[in-house]
Amino acid sequence: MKPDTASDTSQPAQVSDDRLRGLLGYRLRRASNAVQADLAETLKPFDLRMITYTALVLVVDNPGLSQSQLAAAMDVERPNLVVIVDELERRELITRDRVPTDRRTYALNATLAGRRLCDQAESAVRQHEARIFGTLLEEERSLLARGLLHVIAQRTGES
Amino acid sequence: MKPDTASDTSQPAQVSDDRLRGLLGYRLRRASNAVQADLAETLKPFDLRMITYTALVLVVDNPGLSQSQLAAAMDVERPNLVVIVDELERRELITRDRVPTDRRTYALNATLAGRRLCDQAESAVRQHEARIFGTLLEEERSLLARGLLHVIAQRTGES
DNA sequence: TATTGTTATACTCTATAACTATA
DNA sequence: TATAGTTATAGAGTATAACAATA
Repeated sequence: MKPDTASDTSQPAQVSDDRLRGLLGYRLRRASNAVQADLAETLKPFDLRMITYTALVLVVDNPGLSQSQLAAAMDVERPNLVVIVDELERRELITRDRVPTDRRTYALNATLAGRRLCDQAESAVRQHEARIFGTLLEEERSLLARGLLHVIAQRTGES
Repeated sequence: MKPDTASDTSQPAQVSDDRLRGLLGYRLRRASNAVQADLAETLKPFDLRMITYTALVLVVDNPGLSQSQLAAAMDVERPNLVVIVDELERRELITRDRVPTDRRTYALNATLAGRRLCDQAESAVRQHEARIFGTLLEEERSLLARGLLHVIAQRTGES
């Protein structure tokens, strides 16, 4: 199909994305991608991905929680959580313990190695956050945090 | 492997994610996910995904740009852009025009239908942005925008 | 019947190597 | 030789259906 105006076959010297830049959602996504990329690098030395780090933190902070509870907290489908828990268990960072009162569920608990790795990773993550957000003034940071919370609240029950 | 403390086999009544909530990056990701989910719903009636909408906007605003330029602007690998351009071309929203001076490259141009769809979608996207960010005060919104820009700048050349 | 964990599967998004045709 | 577009492919991440064991 021919375009409905004269075809422009000369390439622009500079591509303009002004219209997209005007969207706060676009800026939000770019900022989120930037932070996630930096976080991924931060966690790499610990052989953790963002999703395995999140799972490990939640198990450390909530000893005995079930896979269903963990999946709900992470907003991940149960089948997808299985491989994550498999990996953490294989690395002996957490254990799957049978619950005597309900033999369907596993109680997840962090091992000493798991808690240690979690501590080390958290220290690196704090440095990562300081690197990215530390150059903002305290007030700017808290306004950013409030603004983000507001956005999350607009869409209830979103991950 | 046995955990290194007494195993807790009682499930917590409430799962705490306080430690993750304390991270600005975590909040940023949740906010971004929430906005993207809402944007996806917003674009669905136009049969556009976020990535096809982005491509369409850039072609409309930069007539004649090449696929390489578009890929660079979107921070998408060239091979992955092919299917996006294929789809927009098949739907006769854009055209691939041969460039006489360099027969390797295609100049991308929006059709009238493409520009019309882009206009309609933009109107819906503006409403979506108003729905999510409109309840913030003007000053809060601009502080959020500045904070996000700052974050993006910390990681140069990030999508 | 309903729930927990699991398997299998599929679909999207993304990343890389290698090809073709042009320059 | 280098570049634009393409093909094939592989890896994440995510979603659904269906099953076994248990309640």
